[in-house]
Amino acid sequence: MPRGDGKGPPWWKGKFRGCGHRFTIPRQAIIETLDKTSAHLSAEDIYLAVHKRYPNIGLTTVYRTLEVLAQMRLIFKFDFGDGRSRYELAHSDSKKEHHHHLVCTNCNRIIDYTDFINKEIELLNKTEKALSKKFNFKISNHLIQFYGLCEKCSKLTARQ
Amino acid sequence: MPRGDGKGPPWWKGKFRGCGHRFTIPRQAIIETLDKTSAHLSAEDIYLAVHKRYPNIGLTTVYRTLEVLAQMRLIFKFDFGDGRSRYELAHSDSKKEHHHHLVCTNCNRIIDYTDFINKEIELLNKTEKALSKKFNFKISNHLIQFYGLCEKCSKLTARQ
DNA sequence: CTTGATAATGATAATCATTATCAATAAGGA
DNA sequence: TCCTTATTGATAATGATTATCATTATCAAG
Ligand SMILES: [Mn+2]
Ligand SMILES: [Mn+2]
Ligand SMILES: [Zn+2]
Ligand SMILES: [Zn+2]
Repeated sequence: MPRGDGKGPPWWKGKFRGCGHRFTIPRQAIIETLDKTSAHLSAEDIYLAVHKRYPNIGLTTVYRTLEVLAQMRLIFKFDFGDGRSRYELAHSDSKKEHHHHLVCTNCNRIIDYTDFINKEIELLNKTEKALSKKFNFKISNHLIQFYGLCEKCSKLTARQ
Repeated sequence: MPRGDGKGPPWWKGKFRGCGHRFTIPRQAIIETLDKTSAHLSAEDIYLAVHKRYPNIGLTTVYRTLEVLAQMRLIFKFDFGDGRSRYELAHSDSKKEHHHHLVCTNCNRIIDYTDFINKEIELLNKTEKALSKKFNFKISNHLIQFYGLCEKCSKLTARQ
């Protein structure tokens, strides 16, 4: 499993070519940005990050690339309720594991959690199988989020 | 439990007053619209429905009322990925039960399901409790959605 | 290593859902 | 009934995302 070992093409180049897409500087830069962080970046966040090294890459290209990446299933697109979409590498063979999210409805902090993921996944698989059969629905993905107040915000709220 | 039995104020009037809000025709009309359907209406859908009986109620009022209703937890607000928010009565004491959603990523059909809800809820409760403790996070709500292709769309896709 | 077809880009304008303004109206306690 | 003020609605503004279109760059073929 080839990873960024300093030389040679990055592992995702093959992915691109395999899907009939060209591999370009902007796409490379955008994936690298997502790969370097564990945050949940918006299109503009990515644009600004990429802009530091490549000031001529446009926001439009960021949006278009994100769409391609999502359709290739290399990234996930989330709506956490703050009015803009946020993106996260689906990581394939990187260090990140599949996880779900806690979303603070006050400050919009996002917490990744992997605890209990195994039991969740187990139940999800059963549920997916049964739902697929019952509704003739081909499930390809799921979304689980918990909403509430993060530690900081619940303290603030209590203080009022 | 007072319901729409033809006379007397509807059950939600008290809810409104109890939260310090006035009870108005637009708010009444908007809740009634949501109560009459099992669909997942957008703000504009609601505006158009309400507009038939009350042509002078504006879209702005619909948005504002939906915000109040959501904050009162009388409705849920969803993002199914079609670029507009969709709303659903939280049902309190009506016929609808708590349910989760299947979302067709091709035609945007939404399927409510209640199957396995019990096992899901059971696991969710455990998970919520453990996550609350671990992250000091006050969980007040959860979101579960499965994405994929509905029966019709998977047939169409296969045919291509 | 060129070349050429065309996928990809980027500057710009357009879209469209949602919000902000603000004067006019109406709910409901006194 | 009266008065305070929450609510409304017409309108403009906002802001994220998408469409256009001329220009550029990728990469398969020669
Ligand atoms: Mn995450
Ligand atoms: Mn539903
Ligand atoms: Zn918070
Ligand atoms: Zn479908």
